[in-house]
Amino acid sequence: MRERYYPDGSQGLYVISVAARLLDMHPQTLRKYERAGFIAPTRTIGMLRLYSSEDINRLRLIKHLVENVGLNLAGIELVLGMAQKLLQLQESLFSIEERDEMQEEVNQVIGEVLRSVGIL
Amino acid sequence: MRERYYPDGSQGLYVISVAARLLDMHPQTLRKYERAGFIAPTRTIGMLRLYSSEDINRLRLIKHLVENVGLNLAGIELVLGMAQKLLQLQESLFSIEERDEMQEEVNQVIGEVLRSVGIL
DNA sequence: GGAACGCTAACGCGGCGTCAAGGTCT
DNA sequence: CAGACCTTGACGCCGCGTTAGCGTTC
Repeated sequence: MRERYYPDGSQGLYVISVAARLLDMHPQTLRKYERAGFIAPTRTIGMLRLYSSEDINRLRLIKHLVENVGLNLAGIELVLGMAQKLLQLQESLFSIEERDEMQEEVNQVIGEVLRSVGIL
Repeated sequence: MRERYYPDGSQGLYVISVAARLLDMHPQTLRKYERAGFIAPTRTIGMLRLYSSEDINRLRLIKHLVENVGLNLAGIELVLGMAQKLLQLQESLFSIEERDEMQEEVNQVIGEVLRSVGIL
């Protein structure tokens, strides 16, 4: 079977059937995850979903969290949120000069994360 | 109805029926959570579970995560693990003098946490 | 010996992935 | 106009809280 070529020829943008095949997931599942707010693929003027490589990677992570870690959707949402905060923290550390300032920043973010799950 | 007094009269130790009433949870649920490894109440020589105040607090957190956050048991396990690491990190920061050392420590732990969920 | 504990197995509700139906875009 | 997309609703499996039954401890 020959490869399909899509009109615009753009790289790294997939319609839902292609994305689903790449990820070995059901198209309906991808739509559900969008409704849940986990991804937001761009749309064509005709409302066709276009998944970027970043969308694909994010979906691959979600799939892993569901299949291997065993999280439900609430867990996915929580993990994605915590991960974002921790990654931001990690980045911001490089631009901090003072030791005390750094400790303050770390405590701030960790406090946020722990409060977000009801600890502290 | 009068209060029951238990033989040893010790404070802050509750048998499962009392613990369940305090938490407004089903005794069987507490037993399930123990099997899941979330808590480990001490036992009497007759194998009766004795819940400490710490056990109660931990169970109260778990109840919150289930009822309000909507996590399943896999999510509980993950959150408890991440929280422990972050709390340890927060403590250890107070005993660190050097800025670079601190950054190293923070990155180390954050890296662990993120890898534990498949990110990084 | 009655009440509360222990354990294992079975029931039932709800979350979530999949299927179905009908309409629109390419 | 055939095929792939859209959306909404229904079905079915399974995780998990609860109930049930029976033996043991207090």
